[in-house]
Amino acid sequence: MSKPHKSITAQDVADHAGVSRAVVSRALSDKGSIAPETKTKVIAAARELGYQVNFLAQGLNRKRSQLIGVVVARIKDPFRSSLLEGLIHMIQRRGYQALVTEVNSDKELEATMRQFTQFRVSGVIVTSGQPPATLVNECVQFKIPVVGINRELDIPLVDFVCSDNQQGAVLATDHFLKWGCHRFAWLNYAGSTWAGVQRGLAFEQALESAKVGPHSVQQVIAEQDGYEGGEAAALAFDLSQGLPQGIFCANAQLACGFLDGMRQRGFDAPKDFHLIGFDNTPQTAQYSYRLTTLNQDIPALCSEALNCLESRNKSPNQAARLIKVPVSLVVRYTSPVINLG
Amino acid sequence: MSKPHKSITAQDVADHAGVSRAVVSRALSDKGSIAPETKTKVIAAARELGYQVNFLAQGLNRKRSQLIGVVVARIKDPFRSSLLEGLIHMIQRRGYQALVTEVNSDKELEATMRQFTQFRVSGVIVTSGQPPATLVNECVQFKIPVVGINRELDIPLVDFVCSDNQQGAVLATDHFLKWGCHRFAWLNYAGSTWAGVQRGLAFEQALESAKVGPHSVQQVIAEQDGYEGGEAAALAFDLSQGLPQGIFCANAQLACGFLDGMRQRGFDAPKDFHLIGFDNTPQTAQYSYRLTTLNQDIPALCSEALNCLESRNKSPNQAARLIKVPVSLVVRYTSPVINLG
DNA sequence: CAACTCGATGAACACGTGTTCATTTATACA
DNA sequence: TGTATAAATGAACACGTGTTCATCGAGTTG
Repeated sequence: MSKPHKSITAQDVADHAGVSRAVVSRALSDKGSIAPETKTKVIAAARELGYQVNFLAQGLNRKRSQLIGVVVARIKDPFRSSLLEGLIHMIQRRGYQALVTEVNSDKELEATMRQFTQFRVSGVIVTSGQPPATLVNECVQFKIPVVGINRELDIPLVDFVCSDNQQGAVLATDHFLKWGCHRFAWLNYAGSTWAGVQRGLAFEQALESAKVGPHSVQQVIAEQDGYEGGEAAALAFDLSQGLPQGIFCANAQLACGFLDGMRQRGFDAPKDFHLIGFDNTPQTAQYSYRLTTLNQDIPALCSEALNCLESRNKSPNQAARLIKVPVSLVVRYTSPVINLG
Repeated sequence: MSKPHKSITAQDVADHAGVSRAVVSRALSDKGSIAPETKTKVIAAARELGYQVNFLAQGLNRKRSQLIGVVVARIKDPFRSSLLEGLIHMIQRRGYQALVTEVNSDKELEATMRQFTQFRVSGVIVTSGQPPATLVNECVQFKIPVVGINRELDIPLVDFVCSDNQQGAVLATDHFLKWGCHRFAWLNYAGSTWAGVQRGLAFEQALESAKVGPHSVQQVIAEQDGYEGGEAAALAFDLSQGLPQGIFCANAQLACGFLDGMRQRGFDAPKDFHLIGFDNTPQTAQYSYRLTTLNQDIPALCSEALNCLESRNKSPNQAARLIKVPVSLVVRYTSPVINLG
């Protein structure tokens, strides 16, 4: 029991079934020709001995492991954890395993992606940071597909899957206008993600298309991301011009924080302003917020990302794809009803 | 450029440095004896060629990869995502890589742990579900250390790291009594985690030690976990006896939901009752909740878990350890101040 | 100067699998 | 019956690394 437990190999199965090791490999992989009865015999032997293939040896031989590298940052952020959950779920569902690394700087990202190549991963999914060109080239040379989520960059042979920020901005703008808003604000944080910046530009553009002049749009840049950033932005908000009626937030955390910050100053939505945030996180649905949000279709994002990886695995040199996933407006109260009693 | 890119091996470095491949291995691994000047020469050659070791081959040879398997469930839950973030951070910090799998049933857990052994992981961290005995034995035979977080079971050779639920219950009870509470409620959900059940028992015991009779404690079991479960429990709460003054929740999500549910019925904390929940998630700190919570020391939990793995790697047959990590009471308003203006 | 010790080095093996290639066996057809 | 064809099988190689063992040379001691 305390002996090193010689692990059983394909050779053991071969001996037990009275065939050669090559036959075992064929019986279990459905590759090559094999007699049906020997196949069942080998499978029975494998099951009896509890044989399981050594993934390291398999990967070494195939020059490819069944791992998929996932790059994330700030996992505890609600949207990112939902996305990560969806990715891991989809990765397992398709027969891979998720090698997850958290990075907080581009330097870490570089070291991380190097380790991915050392594990001969079948693909890399980047949800945070900008993949450095040198490492991407390394992956490309190893024929390792790379896909980015919620960002679009012009990198040869790298695909991107992205929620449709333009569509989201139009949906939000139309909703604001339906409510009769004519003054607006855009809330983001300094050093925002690529997606955040894009949403801001799309919002400007959507307002412009609706003949709303740029002087009617107030830009608010919080000092930091997340709930705390939004709250601080609300507390520091310049009210000398009054409150804009339509406020659009780059993400849900900022929106929740902004709302709570405004409540501390005696304002609330929708009584005093209207609020729409990106990312339909669970918290936005809760009674204390009931925020109108733009829902990102996480299952679709994950599914498309893996489609890209598998597609590029088959034909590595196809042109880079950019897949936009539609978003949908989830209309809620955009404000809680508090202290009913 | 589109050619398969022959990856560079230790043999290439050896040729380039004019030595044998064995010397390369010694130069890079600091194992065995080697002349200092040849070592620097080899390292220079390796750097020049951009050599990086193939982890699959290395793992195959060593019978051990530098992967650590992590079993989680429902990642998007705030506390679990925080824990996962801490684990991944610590795993990377100690030179390993995180192989993350999500499981929702014990059957999935079994398949998952089997895959871990196939990858020859250096350790397994289980944060969800009960490790099945057969698989644990398999890991033990492969000399793969297994550690569980936030559960304690009597499994030979398996270590556990757990927040001190007893201490937490005592802290909460003392706080309740200081406020003058004399009727209490315990909120959990049906099919709770091991930790949740344990917290309930500890709460009972702490009240008993404080001479509070069991008839003064109301057991509330929500039909499901999370915010929705807590909210539904509050909406269905039997008020014929009035509200208990001290309500203790198995986790933060339940507590937030319960609070919002009570608000919908016109009650609020701390005006009408006092509320303490386990898990100091970010949301509990927000203005709309400001919940008094028991903080789990996530960095300590993660650090201790990896200590267990490394320790058992050195001496695999040492007695199973049970490490309790202290919790701390974070006193907040246990109720928001709303609509100040 | 001879014998001995010790540090450095390279050849060879082991890890466990997938796949190619040659060989053997069974089948079909003239 | 003899031959051509196809299917089934096993031997051998490749994947890239760590480690053991024998060898070799230099330095030390008597």
